Amino acid sequence: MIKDMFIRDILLKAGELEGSRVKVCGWVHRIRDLGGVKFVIVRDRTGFLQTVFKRGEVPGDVMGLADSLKEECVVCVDGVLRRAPTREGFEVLALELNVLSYPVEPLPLEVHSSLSAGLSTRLRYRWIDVRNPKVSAVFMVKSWVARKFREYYSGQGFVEIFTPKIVASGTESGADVFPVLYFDRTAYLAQSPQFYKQFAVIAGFERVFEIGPVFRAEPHHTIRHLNEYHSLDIEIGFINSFHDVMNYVEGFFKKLAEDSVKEEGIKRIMEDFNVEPIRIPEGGAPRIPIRKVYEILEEEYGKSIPPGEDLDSEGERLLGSYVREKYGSDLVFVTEYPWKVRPFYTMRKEDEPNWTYGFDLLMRGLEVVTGGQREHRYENLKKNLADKGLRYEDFQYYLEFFKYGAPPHGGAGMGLERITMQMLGLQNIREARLLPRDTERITP
RNA sequence: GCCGCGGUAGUAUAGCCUGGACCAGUAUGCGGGCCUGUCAAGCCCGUGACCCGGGUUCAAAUCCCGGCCGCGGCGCCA
Repeated sequence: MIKDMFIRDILLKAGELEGSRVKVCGWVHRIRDLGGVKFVIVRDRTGFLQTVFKRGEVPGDVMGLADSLKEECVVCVDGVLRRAPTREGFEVLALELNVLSYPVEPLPLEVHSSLSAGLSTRLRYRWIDVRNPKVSAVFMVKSWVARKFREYYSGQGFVEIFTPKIVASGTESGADVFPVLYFDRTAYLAQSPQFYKQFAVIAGFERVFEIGPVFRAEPHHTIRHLNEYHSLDIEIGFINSFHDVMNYVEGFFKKLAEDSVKEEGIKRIMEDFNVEPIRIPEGGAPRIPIRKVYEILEEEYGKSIPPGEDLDSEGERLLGSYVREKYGSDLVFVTEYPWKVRPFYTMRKEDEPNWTYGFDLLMRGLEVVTGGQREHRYENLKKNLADKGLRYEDFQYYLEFFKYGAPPHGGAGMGLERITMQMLGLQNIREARLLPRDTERITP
């Protein structure tokens, strides 16, 4: 390896490394050239470290090479670590300089101020944009959320599964899908792992989770939709009711809330983004049947939503601020969704078939999770399908899963980018995606 | 898909409403110069732009039409 230490590791060990030789490898962030002395701030994923080139203290040819540096050169600076009145408290007095790469033309974005560029320009030059620590921090948090998800559910006896993203059936929940040419047939990109996680429960794994991409062919123009995003999916067998599913979802969010104030790195990023820790009340997030939500919106805000309809985004925002004030909660489960707006595999209430055991979880006024209890009884599934006007033949392979022993089960899908966005208060979901795919954008 | 707003140097913006003094201002970047402790380093010089096409007018960055692109609202959803 050319590089042996991240900048943060050098700084963490600075006490013992002081006075000895260290090697700083990374990108040239800033150059402050005072003539006889030149300050070159080197940046890597973990931080900044100032290197100093001083005429008289560094060999002449090294000084000459230092004169050729530009921002975003890739360098390794070898020198002596010493205390200095910099932000880090230390600097490296350079003795050797290795320039690994020069920009071949002026940069289209300045890393230190890339956030002031338009999002479209930033995404066009995303690999430069993300060098800005405030931008990469989003992906550190996203990576952390995914890791917590994996850790939490693994710890609860869930098995991680990996299901196909090229699928045969066109649609399952009404979302539009992308067709792909599959040899001489048309296949589709999966809009969710729904059928296959149920498959895995029925196949005897009982509790499963998956982190994988999903694809939605909706031509939306909003700050909260992507045509490709990552879904955190769980599916659980042997549940008593959809409250068991909500308990498992809530457990994960509690873990996020607790660990995000315990773990220094994430805590610092959230402070840097000027966002509050996630608030969940002692007794858990409120669970409010949607029919009650209609009443709340009507009484508190004079907003009427016809019973049996889904909440619109304004309704979600209003409910978000309502539960924040009333319950001190950033999360709220909206339960018992109307059958009309839920997919055919959702279990309906026994006594009220127009309502279901389906729920959504809103985080700070935005839907981040959808879940529910699934219909596991073969005959009921066939009936549900018919009630939705769907054709048995189109779902035959799926229905067969339920013929030979299927436990009561339920699950949920969580939007990784939406959770990241709501945790950090991002203005646009594209910021939570390294390379967003939207209606217009398929490069880089 | 429907609707609204926008497009000025590499980047970010001023100017547009009320056409002329704008061969387009500012910051940053870039090129050159000075400077041995900067930390948004500073100072001096230079460089570089009105999305495309058509129209109105003596005169268009500015007004009108079309196209392309960008941003957002709604719907749908995570």
